Amino acid sequence: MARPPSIDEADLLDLLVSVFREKGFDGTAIGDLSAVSGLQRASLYHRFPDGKEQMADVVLAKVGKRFLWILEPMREEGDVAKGVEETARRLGDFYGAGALSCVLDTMTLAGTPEKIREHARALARTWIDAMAEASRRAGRPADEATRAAKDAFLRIEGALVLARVTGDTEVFAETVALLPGILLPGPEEG
Amino acid sequence: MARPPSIDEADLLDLLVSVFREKGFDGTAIGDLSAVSGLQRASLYHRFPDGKEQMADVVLAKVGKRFLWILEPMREEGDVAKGVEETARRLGDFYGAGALSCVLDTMTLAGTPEKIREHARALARTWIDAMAEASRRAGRPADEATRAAKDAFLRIEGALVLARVTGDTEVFAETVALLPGILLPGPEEG
DNA sequence: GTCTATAAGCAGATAGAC
DNA sequence: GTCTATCTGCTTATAGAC
Repeated sequence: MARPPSIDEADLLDLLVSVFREKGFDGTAIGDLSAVSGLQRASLYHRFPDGKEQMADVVLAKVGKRFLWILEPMREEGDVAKGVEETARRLGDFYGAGALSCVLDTMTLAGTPEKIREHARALARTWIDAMAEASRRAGRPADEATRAAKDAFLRIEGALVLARVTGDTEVFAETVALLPGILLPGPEEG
Repeated sequence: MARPPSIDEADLLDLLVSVFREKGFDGTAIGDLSAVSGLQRASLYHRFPDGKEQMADVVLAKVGKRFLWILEPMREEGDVAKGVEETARRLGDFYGAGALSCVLDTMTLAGTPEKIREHARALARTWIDAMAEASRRAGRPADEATRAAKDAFLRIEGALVLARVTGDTEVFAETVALLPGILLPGPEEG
């Protein structure tokens, strides 16, 4: 008498992401995930037998896939500048124009299981590496490109903290718009 | 038969700060505070009858006092540039050269009581306002000064996230060293 | 002011019916 | 695959001895 799934796997993951990203690993209770998804706690354990840690892990995997799509223009577009612009647009959207938090911030607090923190770390490296690679493709020397990529990451994360703390999301919008300026070489260097 | 306090109030607060800043409100258990301080949980409740929320509140108050001292050179020093440099040094120290987290980040996650979040918000405003005021004193137009102050805040918070996620604390050191460059006008504008 | 002991509730996780 | 019911341990918080 197996019932049909009451919610699609992909939709469920989006909902789990929305909780974990705002509350972090420790702050997220299975009851929160139950409430947001409409599934009873036991149903969540049926889908994720290894419990909360697995739920957090699949959430990070889902975020990783989303990032693959976000970074794709910056990586594949023949015109690097255009690719960076499109990636910046997708980033702004992913972070709800500054209203949402970043799992890389909230899921790396002390108390989070090491496996989850390591997963988050890997995502951050992928993101930063992609930005550095785009910067090099655009003509920046390797060391400058690496610096620029870390600077871009730092500014986006910082703008999200500023938005969460003060409510000011404008700076985030400006920061995302500034991404090409951070990663690409100036007119005289290109 | 009142025993003498087994730990000084100020020392105790420093220890409570060290836990809350890394684990956030939700992630911090009274047991963690008990372990770090050597006091039993009941003893903590004796000192803070209103419980965990009061503990978090006095922690933020303590951080606020520390910030008053950190910001003092930037506010009082006749030579603004020298003042900003000294404040930057103190900031670097407060954040353990990038190894420590910021309560303004970790204590504003969803799930934190609104009163605590509001307290954190007030601290952030004080800090940003002080930087904007120093920037104006140094000769920047008001709107530029405000922008620069938000930019400085954003970069420091972002550098701390970068350090926590990737383990790279170098960028934080560079960011703090860059503070005068962010807040003060260039040589040609001064 | 500190402690031991304990209450009351919530968390993560499991068993088994349908 | 979902549900109700339950177990176990941890969390916040309190009572009362010293």
